[in-house]
Amino acid sequence: MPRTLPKHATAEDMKYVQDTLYVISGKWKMLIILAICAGNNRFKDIQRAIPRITTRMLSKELKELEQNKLVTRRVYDESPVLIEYSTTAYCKSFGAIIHEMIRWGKEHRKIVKK
Amino acid sequence: MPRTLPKHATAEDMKYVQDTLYVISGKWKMLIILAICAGNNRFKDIQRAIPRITTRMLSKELKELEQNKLVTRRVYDESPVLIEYSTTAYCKSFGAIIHEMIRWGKEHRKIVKK
DNA sequence: CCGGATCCTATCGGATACTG
DNA sequence: CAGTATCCGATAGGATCCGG
Repeated sequence: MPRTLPKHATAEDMKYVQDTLYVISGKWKMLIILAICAGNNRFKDIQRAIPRITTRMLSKELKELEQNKLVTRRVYDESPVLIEYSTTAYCKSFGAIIHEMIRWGKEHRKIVKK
Repeated sequence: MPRTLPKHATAEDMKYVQDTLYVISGKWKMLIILAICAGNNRFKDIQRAIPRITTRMLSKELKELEQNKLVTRRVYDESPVLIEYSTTAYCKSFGAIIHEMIRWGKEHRKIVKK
């Protein structure tokens, strides 16, 4: 399973890596995606699911995720107005990366402790 | 290939994701790993391989990568002194993530352009 | 409930100069 | 060659308060 590192990464490849990094980096984006996936679709629910995130950050990050087409925001015109966030089909393409990050983070704990 | 997102990520999982993110984030770390993999083992070589990185940044990031056991620094006591950086076996466990990031970054270009 | 607006601080990272 | 040291601007992100 541990594939080897790419030995001949091109300059293009490096750009792609940076792009990806840019989209997922920051303290919260990945956690927000995970929280929505877990069934938290309302603003308050997401916030409750992620310890210590502030409304400012959640609001900001949700907007960026929307711009990157990873999250959809739907407004249902009831009263009081109901807003629902969901991950896009495209967002599922993150699956492999997230699973890898969980696996790797777990491993890393053991390694660095030594 | 596009695995689905994890539906039941635990709080533990979230911690692991944050840890991984912490290790790889920043503008340069991944590029430095790729550069070393491509056969650039000396400080100057790595710097040449990565456009616009400053000595300050390269120095700082290499130290962190060493602390995280992703890179090894060897000193050969010739004169002038020769220093060689290499990726650890452990670093290869990044393979899957990096490949995924390249793939995903490439895809993302197309999506966002639309 | 769903955020926006302000203010503040810490860290990130660039530029430049200098050292063994 | 392989870095260190300093200075500085930009940005990330926290705290708090406010409004529809």
